[in-house]
Amino acid sequence: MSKESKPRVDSTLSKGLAILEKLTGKKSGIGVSDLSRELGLTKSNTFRLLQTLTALGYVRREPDRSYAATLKAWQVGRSVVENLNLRAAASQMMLYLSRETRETIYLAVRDGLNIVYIDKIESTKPIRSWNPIGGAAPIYCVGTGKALLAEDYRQLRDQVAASLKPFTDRTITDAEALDKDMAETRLRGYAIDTGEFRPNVLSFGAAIHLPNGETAGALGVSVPDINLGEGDSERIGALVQHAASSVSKNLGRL
Amino acid sequence: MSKESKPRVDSTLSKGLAILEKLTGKKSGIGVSDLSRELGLTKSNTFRLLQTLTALGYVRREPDRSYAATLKAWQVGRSVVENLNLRAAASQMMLYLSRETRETIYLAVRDGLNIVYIDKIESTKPIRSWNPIGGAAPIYCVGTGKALLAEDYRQLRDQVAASLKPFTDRTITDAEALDKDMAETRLRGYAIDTGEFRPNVLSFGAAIHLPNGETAGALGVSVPDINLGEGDSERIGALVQHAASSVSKNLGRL
DNA sequence: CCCAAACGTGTCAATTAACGAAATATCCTT
DNA sequence: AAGGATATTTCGTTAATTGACACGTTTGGG
Repeated sequence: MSKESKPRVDSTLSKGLAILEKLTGKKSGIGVSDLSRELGLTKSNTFRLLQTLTALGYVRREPDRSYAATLKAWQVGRSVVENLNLRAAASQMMLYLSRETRETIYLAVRDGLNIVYIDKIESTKPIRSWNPIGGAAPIYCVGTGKALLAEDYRQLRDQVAASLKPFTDRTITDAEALDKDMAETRLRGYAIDTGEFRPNVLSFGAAIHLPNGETAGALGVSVPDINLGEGDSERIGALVQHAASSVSKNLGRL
Repeated sequence: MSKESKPRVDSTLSKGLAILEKLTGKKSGIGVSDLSRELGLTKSNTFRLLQTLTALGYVRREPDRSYAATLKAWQVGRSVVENLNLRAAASQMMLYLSRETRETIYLAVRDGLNIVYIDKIESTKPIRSWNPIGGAAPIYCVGTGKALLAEDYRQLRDQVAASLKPFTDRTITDAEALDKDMAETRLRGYAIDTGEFRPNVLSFGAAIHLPNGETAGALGVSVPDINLGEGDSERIGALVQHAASSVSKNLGRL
């Protein structure tokens, strides 16, 4: 491995964060000596850095005068995800999907038993599906929604099952049918909506994950059945699945 | 305010964390110049700290060559909550409750539709309630559980309503009755179990919150009805409520 | 009960590592 | 292509960080 112009690293900051990481990974407090040993630092140094971290609110002394991480790191970290611009992380793959399919691409997140579109790229084809950004759809009858639903099906099943209403003659209104569809979705890796929300508008969806497995949102492609040729369904499904997984990986590298 | 022997603060670490906080609070990336201006630091200084944070994985360059926080801060922060020793945070107040009531004190967290006891202090009275640490109970019929249920009732109602089974002749088995009880619990600030899980064993519970409002767990007091005198119910309820809120504040100061 | 070992905390001079100014390179706009 | 702004590098200076050591306190064993 060749180091390409070694990035200068401030040792103080580096050590301080190392301490913080060590502490956040501990279940209980730890003493200065142990900590310095674990990190290969001098006691003085460790002590000083702990003082700083304490003053900044990241660390506190336990009653037994050991040191432990506070919730501040958690609060700071939380805002990353809150501000996480899924749109930014997904935009590249949405463009890719758009170029590959020429159909309408959606980025959606879950909001209770609905999904909300937070971004989209219009189809370039004359006949196209349409839903506004900010618009909502029931989670159980569109591609993105079904992908998200499959992720938390245990949690959501009963609530959703109680809310099944028909939008088209293909809408799933039977809990058992939904169970089956969700099981299939899981196996398949992406969700299919066979015109269950808007007549003759099919859609495909796949979930995007945070590195810890939490579901962040879903990508979807909406396409009028008239645009669908032989084998297009599988092709688009695979594309969506790949795109979503790529965005997930992208989030992981963030 | 008199500074009592000012705690020495490593400026490098301090500045580095300040940058990280600024970055995590931003929705999109930011340039070196803007950042240095916002923090009142030199461009050089800001740049070098960003280099360090990047090398450590906390920051990355966006395609538009601005700097943005990665998910690492989030991951580090998450482990704080994961390792958060609720027991440690609550132990003081559990002792307090024990001294005040002389009954059995429980610390519980939610696990699906059950609660699990993660700590307890035995009653000192001859007649006492008993549940093992690690033991579980349905969320809808014990004090701690009902307190936790009331917190997320929107989310959980349907699932719980579908799972109502009687344990005693006082167990709530009717969804409407549960709705009413939850509404009352919310108003009251603490939950009451009138012997709904074990005959003649009453319990009281109140939820513990993280600073952002998330529910972390619940404190509870279990007491045989025979030990309960006039007005004891209200007294214990108020005690539990106060103790739980005190633990929450404690978590906030962590 | 006492002693010894281990720990947290303070001191301080040496020196390293961080610093700021200014120079340079790169990008973006028009 | 030029101008303005931004990112990055360089470098001598210096102040901030460092580690050895010392001090007081806690802890656990005999």
